Amino acid sequence: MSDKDVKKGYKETLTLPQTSFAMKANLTQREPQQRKAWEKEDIYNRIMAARQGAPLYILHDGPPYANGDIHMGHVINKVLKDFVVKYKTMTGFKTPYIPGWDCHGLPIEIKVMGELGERAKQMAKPEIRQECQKYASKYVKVQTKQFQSLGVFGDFGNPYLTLKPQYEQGILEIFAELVGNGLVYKQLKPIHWSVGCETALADAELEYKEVASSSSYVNFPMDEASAKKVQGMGIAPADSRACFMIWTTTPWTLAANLAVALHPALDYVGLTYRKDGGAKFTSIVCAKRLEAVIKAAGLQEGRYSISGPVKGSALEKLRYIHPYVPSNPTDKDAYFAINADYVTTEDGTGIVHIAPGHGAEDYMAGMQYGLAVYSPVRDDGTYDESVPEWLRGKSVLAVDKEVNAHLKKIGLLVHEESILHSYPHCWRSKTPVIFRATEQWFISVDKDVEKFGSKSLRNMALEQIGQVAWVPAWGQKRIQGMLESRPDWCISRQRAWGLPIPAFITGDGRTLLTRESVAAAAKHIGKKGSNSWFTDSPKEILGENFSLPQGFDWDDLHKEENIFDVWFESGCSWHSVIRMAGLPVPVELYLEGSDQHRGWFQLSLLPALGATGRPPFKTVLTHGFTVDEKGMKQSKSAGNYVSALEEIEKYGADILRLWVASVNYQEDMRCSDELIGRLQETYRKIRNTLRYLLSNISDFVPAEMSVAYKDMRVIDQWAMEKLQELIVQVHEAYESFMFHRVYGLIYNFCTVEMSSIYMDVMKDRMYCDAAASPSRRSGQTVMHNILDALVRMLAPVLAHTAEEAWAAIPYRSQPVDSVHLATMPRPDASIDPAVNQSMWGKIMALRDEALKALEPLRRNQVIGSNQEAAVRIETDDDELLAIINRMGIENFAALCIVSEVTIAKGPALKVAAAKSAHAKCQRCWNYWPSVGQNKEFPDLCTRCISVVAACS
RNA sequence: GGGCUCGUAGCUCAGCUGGCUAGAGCGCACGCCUGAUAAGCGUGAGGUCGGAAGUUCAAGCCUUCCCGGGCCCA
Repeated sequence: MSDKDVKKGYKETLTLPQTSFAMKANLTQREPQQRKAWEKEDIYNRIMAARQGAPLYILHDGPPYANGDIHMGHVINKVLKDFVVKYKTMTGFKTPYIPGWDCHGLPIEIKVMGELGERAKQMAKPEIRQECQKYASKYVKVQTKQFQSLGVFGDFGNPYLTLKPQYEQGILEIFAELVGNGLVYKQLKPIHWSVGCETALADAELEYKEVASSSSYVNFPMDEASAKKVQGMGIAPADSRACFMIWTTTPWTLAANLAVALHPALDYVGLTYRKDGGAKFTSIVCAKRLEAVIKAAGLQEGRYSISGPVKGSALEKLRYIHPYVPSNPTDKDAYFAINADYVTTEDGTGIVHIAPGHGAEDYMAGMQYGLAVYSPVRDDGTYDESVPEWLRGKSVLAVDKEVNAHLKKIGLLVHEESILHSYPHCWRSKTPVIFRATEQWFISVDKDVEKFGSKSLRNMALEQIGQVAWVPAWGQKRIQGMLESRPDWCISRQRAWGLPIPAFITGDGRTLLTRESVAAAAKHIGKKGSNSWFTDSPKEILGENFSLPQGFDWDDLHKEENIFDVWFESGCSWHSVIRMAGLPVPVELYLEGSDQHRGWFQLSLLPALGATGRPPFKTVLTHGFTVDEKGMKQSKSAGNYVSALEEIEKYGADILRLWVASVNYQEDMRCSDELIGRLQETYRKIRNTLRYLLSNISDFVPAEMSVAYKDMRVIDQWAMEKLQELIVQVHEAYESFMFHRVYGLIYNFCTVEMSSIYMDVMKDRMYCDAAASPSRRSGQTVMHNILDALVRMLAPVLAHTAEEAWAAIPYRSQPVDSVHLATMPRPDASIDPAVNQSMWGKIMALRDEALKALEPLRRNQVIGSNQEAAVRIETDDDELLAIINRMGIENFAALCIVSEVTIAKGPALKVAAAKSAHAKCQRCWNYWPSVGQNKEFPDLCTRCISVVAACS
């Protein structure tokens, strides 16, 4: 027998690892098969059935917009939700997850209109809506596939769609409550208007862009009587023309000017000068803006004089002549000075031009002084017939230059320049938005609701957000600020693709909108869908038996054309999806990106409070956004965009899931192909850990062969203790939604406790001890326990891999064939990791010292493997000495994987290593004194002799 | 410009209510093993805790200001 044959022969006597669990993951191949299997067995409904009667935990899905492929934001959101759902399922809850989509709205309508092109002009609303529905349905299908490709479990066969009649019915049911509680009103009011899309826009539909605007200083000459008065006050010389000087960045709104506003408590002065050497003017401006105005007007030192001051309150009601509108176009008083507290001295002249039809504050001030809400602008952004002829029909967005030129011509333009500032734009058409008064429907946030203790929605919201758990906690501050400052909610849109506001209008302009009428319409639309609003008669919609209120007549009812803001639709999902399914509201959890504090969270909160008096959620969890590897915002144009679909295809879902788990989602998440790619290495480490544990228990039958903790080898006890710690910590991390802790804990456990320590140390025992020996069974008990627990703790994150590993475990702790039906491991109460913690701390520190001492030997090629070394330790630490002796010096040697260790008392800690003086056992490769003592097996140690002898 | 928020080694994260020479894993460098092998093990080098000032016996942790991100708004 040659030496080689001998080696080979002994190898046959070892119990080497065995498993079918492949080292190579091949996720992109394997995962789709796994998902097919899940689909075939209908895993979602199996889980639901298995949890029948269990306590509910409802994570209510926020609907993504049914438009386009999914991106990394979707991935983060859906995967985080799936972590929660899978984890809660595994703690015994029944966790229905009904995915939803936001299907109505402008983005789809614009896209469809673009695709239809000219044809759209000949189409009726229901036909266009049909096309929109096709478009939305297509993307619901596309995104369903894409979400499922992430391994997300949910009722994807029955998602909620905001275009479904039943869902629409729910929206109207809530609307009926709000109407009944007196919160809904219609009013002529300035709102953000998209000229490009010809509709009102919500705040959430605006984008701010940097643009150049005209910055104009304009004199508004006073009428004769008022000029006399200011002369009398001593702020304007008698020989000058007295004016209010206003400043504006939107000269086009001057046509709708009805007043000028001054701050009542600020000082105003008269600035007297000759304009271009011509007529003498006195412009009234705020004293605090004087310097800036002089600079803007280009007045030389000594070429002007100043008189005054007087308080703004003294100038109230003084009248002026509009620069170019010859007579007041409204039926109310106009063209006089008013007082307003919101006038600031940050820019301008301290006198604000007021156009109640074109500004929110202007509107408020105008109401106070009885001004008309005058908005001479049509839907398409052109002036109507009421303005001077030279402006009629012109687009207000293109007219600023002309207005300035006209003002210059008539000598009232003091100065004009271009300034850069950010200005709201329509998110769809990208055109600048104008502020324009139109009739719109609103939900009042300040009106008291009798039914709920006479509190307004705003007050209820501010009060009740304190009862909600915000994760992270600052979410409460954030939404609070938004609630404090938000205006009434404009819920009407002038478009086709959405749910109609079910109001009826009579020929003489009266509105029929009551709790009962909306409820009746809700029933009809719930049956026939919102298209029926366009095709059916009022009688059909409200029903034969609907009794019209006094003064209304079936023949004189016309249907409202406006549709709902899509935010109102999605804001009712807690009712349309949860309550209508008979599930309890408030739900446990809403989980979305932090931008939804303004969006879905707030706009779900308000309808819920208005209808039920309670928030729709108990906990609100938010996540941040993905940024590039430098922390900058991602965009396709910047070239730092990461395609979610490409990443999934390239690495597989579990890598993406692991990436989501690895980052702290409460902050911005750096994301790039490289960063995601690195998770592959992490994944391999975890996978190989599972594989190694699996491979060592292939011959282990837990029920028959398990060793009790108290009878285990000390190192096995250490591993069991570490497992208990892990279980406790992972549990805490999951419970607080800290998935990156879960990741860190498990990964570190795999890397340090398992791979680098336990599994390495255990090779000798697992391979070389007799297969059925108590020592090997002790180790197998540990490995089985750890594997079984680890796989379950990993399942919410590595959904596919954990399932694969679960299937590979020969005897599982729980009789379920899917790990997602199992429950999370609980710590073993009979094992207290704290007892031995300090002991193990000392032992591991000493191990580090021993391993360090080996390095010089290795460097000098005295030894290769640890087993070739013998270590001598001296220590002055009696406790350490006692600990090592108690655990057994041979166990400590095994822990270091060296062949021999001696320890003795000395003056200080000293660790020395040398090549072992003994011969190498050809079977276990240890250098032990017993090698060579047996004549029959001169190349083996006694342990190996006994194993080999028993085998043959 | 305002509100909220973030900034600890190349990367991802720990650092509790302020208290020893700031930690871990990965990556990197240099070795080892070849009976987990497109695996495994060891050792080592990496941080003025975004910057500055302040409070304190003591600050990554508290205060102020500044710089740079992000979300939301104007």
